[in-house]
Amino acid sequence: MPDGDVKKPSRIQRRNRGLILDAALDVFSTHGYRGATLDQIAEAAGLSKPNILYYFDGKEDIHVTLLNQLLGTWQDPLVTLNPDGEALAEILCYVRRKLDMARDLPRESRLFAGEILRGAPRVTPYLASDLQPLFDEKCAVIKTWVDKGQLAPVDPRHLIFSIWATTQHYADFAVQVKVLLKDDPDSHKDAARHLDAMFTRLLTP
Amino acid sequence: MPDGDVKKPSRIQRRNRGLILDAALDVFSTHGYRGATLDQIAEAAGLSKPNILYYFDGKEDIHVTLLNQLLGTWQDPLVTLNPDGEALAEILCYVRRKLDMARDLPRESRLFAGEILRGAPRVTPYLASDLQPLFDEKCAVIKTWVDKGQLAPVDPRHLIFSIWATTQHYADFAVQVKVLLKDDPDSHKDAARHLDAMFTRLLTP
DNA sequence: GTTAGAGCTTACCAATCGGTCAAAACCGAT
DNA sequence: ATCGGTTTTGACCGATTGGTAAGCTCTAAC
Repeated sequence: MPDGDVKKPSRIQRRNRGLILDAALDVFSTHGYRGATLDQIAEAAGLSKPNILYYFDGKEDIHVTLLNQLLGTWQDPLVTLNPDGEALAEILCYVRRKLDMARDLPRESRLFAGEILRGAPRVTPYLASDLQPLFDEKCAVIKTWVDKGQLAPVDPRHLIFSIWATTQHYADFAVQVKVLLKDDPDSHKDAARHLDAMFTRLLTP
Repeated sequence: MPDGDVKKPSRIQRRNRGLILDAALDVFSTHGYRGATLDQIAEAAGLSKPNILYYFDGKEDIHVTLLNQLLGTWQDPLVTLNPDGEALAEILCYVRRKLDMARDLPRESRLFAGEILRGAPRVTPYLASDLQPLFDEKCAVIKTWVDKGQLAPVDPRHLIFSIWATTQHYADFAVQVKVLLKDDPDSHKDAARHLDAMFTRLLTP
């Protein structure tokens, strides 16, 4: 058959698939894949379970759809790290973007974290084929900055890990942060200042 | 009744309870509470499912036993942070201890992370009643160090978060780290050097 | 070696899991 | 109004879940 049997989705299709994915993001990000149930997703989406299965081929289909959506946006900030920009400013901008993502997309962060936490059964291929080259490329960029004296000597690999860890911490450990900071409404701004200062001090030659 | 109806556990009791808890740590840390099954734990422990339930009151009992064991050892490095020691050395020693724990007790780290990740349903009381006071106390200690000029100005709360995040990252995201570093056998030493340099630069007045 | 109790297993249970199916309800174009 | 296709539902299925009942086996103290 000629590959053109893809109908454009109807209005209802778009709405309900969106509802399901949003509900599934809630459920998967807080219970993990095995801990989540179709009934929970159905209830969160305001639809019946068989109706969920009308729009998706099954639990796994929903999960991989969610992950595929996520992985693109997740590596985007690293992609846009500009080799031709000013070294320190580029790094600090990257930190800031990651921190804002932790605030604005905490569910996505937790979904990814939970997936890695349990051994990344479904994202290991992505890690090896997509993230790995991107990681190596940006490590090389940072290394040239260091070699040119624009940044203080630093291991690019562990620098990136530190950026990921410190920023995503505010999404993945949000409950703990919230308790220990007693719901301080300025916590995001304080965190931004702290990380800015930390990486500035680390990287200023 | 006089409170002394606690028999000392037999040799077999100690051995099998230990086997079960070790197996359960494996299973819970990689699948989360809801994702783990008693059959998995039983198989990993080399015992039958009903036999598991002979030693524990149920799935939840195993889980809380594991968490109670964990929480003590988890806050221990922070407890031993010595207010009378030399400021920077104390912090760096704390970082080093946390990093070594990430290497030596990755399952415990992932168990805790997974619990926080899903909203900490079973550890929120601990966070509020035990960790919170300890956190405030050590924040105060760091603040006095800053005030006395022994450390560069820093937000103690976010400093501690950064230490937790960067060290635990190597346990919780071990799969990703392993892929991106191509199984580099020196990764632990490199991480130690990097974190040492980072926090030294951040905190040296 | 006997025996009382600790340890263990087989068989089973109700509840919940992901998923199916046929029929009903709905919708938009005519 | 009607008709064809889309959407939705209630009833149901086999597999798996956490947990139980009852009896068998082994161990340790005498």
